[in-house]
Amino acid sequence: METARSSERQRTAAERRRRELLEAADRVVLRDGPQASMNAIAAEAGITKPILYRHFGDKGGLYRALAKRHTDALLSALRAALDAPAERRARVESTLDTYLAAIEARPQVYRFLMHPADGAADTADASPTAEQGFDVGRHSAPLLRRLGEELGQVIVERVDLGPDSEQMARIWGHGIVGMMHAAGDWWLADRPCSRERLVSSLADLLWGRLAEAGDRDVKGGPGF
Amino acid sequence: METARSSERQRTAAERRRRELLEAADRVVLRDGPQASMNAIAAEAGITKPILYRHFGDKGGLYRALAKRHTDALLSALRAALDAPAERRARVESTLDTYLAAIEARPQVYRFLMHPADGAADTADASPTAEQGFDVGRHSAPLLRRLGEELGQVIVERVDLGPDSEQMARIWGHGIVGMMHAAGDWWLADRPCSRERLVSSLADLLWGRLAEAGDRDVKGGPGF
DNA sequence: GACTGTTGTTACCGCGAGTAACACATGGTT
DNA sequence: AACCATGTGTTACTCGCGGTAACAACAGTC
Repeated sequence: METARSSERQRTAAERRRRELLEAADRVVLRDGPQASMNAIAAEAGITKPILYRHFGDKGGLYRALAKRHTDALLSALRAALDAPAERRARVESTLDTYLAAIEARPQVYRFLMHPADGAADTADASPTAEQGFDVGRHSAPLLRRLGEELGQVIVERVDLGPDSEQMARIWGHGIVGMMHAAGDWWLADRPCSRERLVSSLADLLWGRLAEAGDRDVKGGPGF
Repeated sequence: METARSSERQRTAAERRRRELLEAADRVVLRDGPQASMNAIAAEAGITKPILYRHFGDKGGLYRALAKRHTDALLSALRAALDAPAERRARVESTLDTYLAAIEARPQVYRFLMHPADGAADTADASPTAEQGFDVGRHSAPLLRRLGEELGQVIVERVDLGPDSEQMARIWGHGIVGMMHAAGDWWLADRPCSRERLVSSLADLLWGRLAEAGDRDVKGGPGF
């Protein structure tokens, strides 16, 4: 074998192929939602199933690869907003807005990333005769986790919490990401308000307005 | 038909049957995770598939019924903590703790409720020839949504926000629930800290400590 | 005893994930 | 030239699962 040249050519060719396949898969997922079948994806790419499986192993592999692309893109956009040289509140609002704008612009992609099929099987994996029947592989967790860890990092780097700040920053990172995600998910379903309003309300929440607000008169009077 | 007596007897019998089936399904889901098959559930209940389908229509129906039971139980526990006659911070902490204790105590149930298979297909439903191939039906969304709405209600009832408080309360409800959920999910994976610490950190976050904390010295000096 | 409805069964369909086995090209080795 | 190694592509299958049709058995009613 002549090794170098040709094998390299082939490798890059394979990578290009892989990208093409991913783009085809992207189109199908965008059209059919997360339950897009391997047959459909293969058809869209103009080839047949086994090729997909040679490239990605199984459906989970394809979906992971697909998710990684979008996740990376989203993450870099968020990082930019988060690392901007501005007041903290402005940074927070701009990050929230970036996220919401992203999911608003491409809800199909969002749904694919966040609400895919699951197939967890934590400890149940160890069951006999059950090593091959399972498929997809979590994506929603990875994305949310990555976001949470990332945000935790930023917090621990830029915000001065007391002792044990590392741990608290991670907690907050995941908590804030979850807040953003859940509120975004709810908001996306039937936009009950403008994006600006949602952003500023969430920022208000993070800014402690829940603690500051007074009690409302409850029927039963002040004795309650 | 003799109507009254016997039909009523049959209805209650059917209901008892239904409960038995749900309990069997519960056991299987607890053992096999969310991807438990209808065959397995039927076997566990000591009967065969068609009976399951007669009772629940399809897999989504069964899972919905199953989810409803757990959801209702969790919700009532949370409501109790949330409606207790205590300071707001204490109520918030106790609610968070209730939730976390619940998911800690029965992680399998939690995983079933929160990370089930999905099969969304929003607008794609309208595709031809695709009215029968789809199955499960979202659960995670319903639970989170219910929690969020519920919390929003409580906030609007008990906290005095400014004008337009209704909308902000709903936003906050969903946001806080999402925070709790994401932090809990992350925490559950590999308990990085005690439950108390998690609870108090999240409460701190809601109490505006993020806004109060000072900037940390960033390399590049104060000019940044 | 014939009629009706419920409870249960077996045996099947359709579909999607994943695989085995075979066919064709290409380019280096002898 | 013939040879074979490797990557690309196909067809045609297995297997498991959701879901259903068709039939069997057994109440209680008229």
